[in-house]
Amino acid sequence: MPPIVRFAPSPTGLLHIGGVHTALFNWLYARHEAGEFRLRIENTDTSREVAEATEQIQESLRWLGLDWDGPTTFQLDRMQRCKEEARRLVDEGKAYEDVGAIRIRMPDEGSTGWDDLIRGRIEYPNEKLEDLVAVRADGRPTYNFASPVEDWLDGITHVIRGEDHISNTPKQIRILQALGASLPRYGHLANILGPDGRKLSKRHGAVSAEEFRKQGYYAPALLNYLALLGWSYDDRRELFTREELVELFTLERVGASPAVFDYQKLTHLNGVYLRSLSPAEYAGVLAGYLREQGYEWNEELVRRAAPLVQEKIATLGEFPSFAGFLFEPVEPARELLDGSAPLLSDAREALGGVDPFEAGQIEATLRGLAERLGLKPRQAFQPIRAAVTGSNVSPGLFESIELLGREETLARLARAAAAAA
RNA sequence: GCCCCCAUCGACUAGCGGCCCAGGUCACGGCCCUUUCAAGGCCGUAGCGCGGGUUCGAAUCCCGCUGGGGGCACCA
Repeated sequence: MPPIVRFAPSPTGLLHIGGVHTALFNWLYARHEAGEFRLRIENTDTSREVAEATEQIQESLRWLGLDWDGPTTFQLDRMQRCKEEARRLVDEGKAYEDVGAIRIRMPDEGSTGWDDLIRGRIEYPNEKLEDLVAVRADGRPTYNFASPVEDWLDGITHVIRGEDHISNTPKQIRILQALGASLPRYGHLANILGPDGRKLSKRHGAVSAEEFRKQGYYAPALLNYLALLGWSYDDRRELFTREELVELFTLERVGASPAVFDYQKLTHLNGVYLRSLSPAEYAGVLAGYLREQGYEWNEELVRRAAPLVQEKIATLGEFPSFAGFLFEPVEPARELLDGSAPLLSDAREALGGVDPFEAGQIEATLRGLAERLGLKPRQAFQPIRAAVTGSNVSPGLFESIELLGREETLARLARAAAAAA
């Protein structure tokens, strides 16, 4: 029987990367086993609900390609059913009323245990289990009651979630048993930590899927990186397409120890992905990203600039600062130009006669100029680079000049020569 | 305080008793290439938390300790 799993975030804000990780592992498991992956919004606590959150969560999942089966469901929609079930437990003597709330009786001897999908046997002493509130005095079911009831109603077969739910599991098992429901299997994933060993949070850097997207991370790379946090295929392979992940993923190879999120490794992997794209694909991805982030730059020029940066930037977000000089005026720092007024004037003059105005000719001309002036390539090109791109770090100089065009290049050289004088 | 979980290079991990004086990747250091920055190539530094067992043999199994994390709500 194919498994049915679910991802059940609460709509309290943007989708946290830890949530993405949990969603990914559920999704991979479902797809690998040809089962179903459901999305359920746990909005029982209306006071903490953020209006936009549900749509943002779904948008993030769509961006990452984590498609879910069936409609998105809402915990709140099942309040009535939850109350009826709680009522039933009272009638059966398995629960009782307490100051207006309904509490479920928990055993106080022995232990409750389960064979965790990724941790093996876990036993929890029953004396630590309190009679938990299933329905509040105001009539709303609690999370710990609604969640297992919904798992039951939805026929969830495998509950794969974060390790912070380990201590909830025995309670939920007891509830399900009281209800007469069959139990799902449980698997608890390790948390994702920040570099300081604490829970990954805002002060460590980007934490929501939306932020990673904004910074120019490529969804397939982010997914690949996240898969490597707690899962591995063997002792050397680290690059996997979505399809390969689906094919190779097994819970058997998921580890139980917490992992520190390494932004540098993610960035490196992102670069590997971006560089592996064909020039046309890359140009499309880059143009799409800039459009989405609100840049209104000439798309034709963006596409022509794409090959100049593909090898050089690891995230799409670096493009504006790295190649923005093609679209906006530059203001080179004085010290980058110091003492190079004659050189810049000579360069301007030499480039004025280049025809056709393309990289090969431009390079030959500037190298010839450097040689005439007795300058090493670096000595000659850095000031020119600064004058034209506004920085001492840029895409290839000759290609950049070609894209900028003769008129703008000469204007920038003239302006910089004046500033350097 | 009590309960639960976890423990291999700085980081992610491979290792499920001999193939390991521990392998891969990121980061870091050096060299090469080079118009900057990257990318790439080559080389290198670096690890089984500690103590007891079990075994002919332990990174691998067991126990304890230590350390880290999570949980103990009419929050999710």
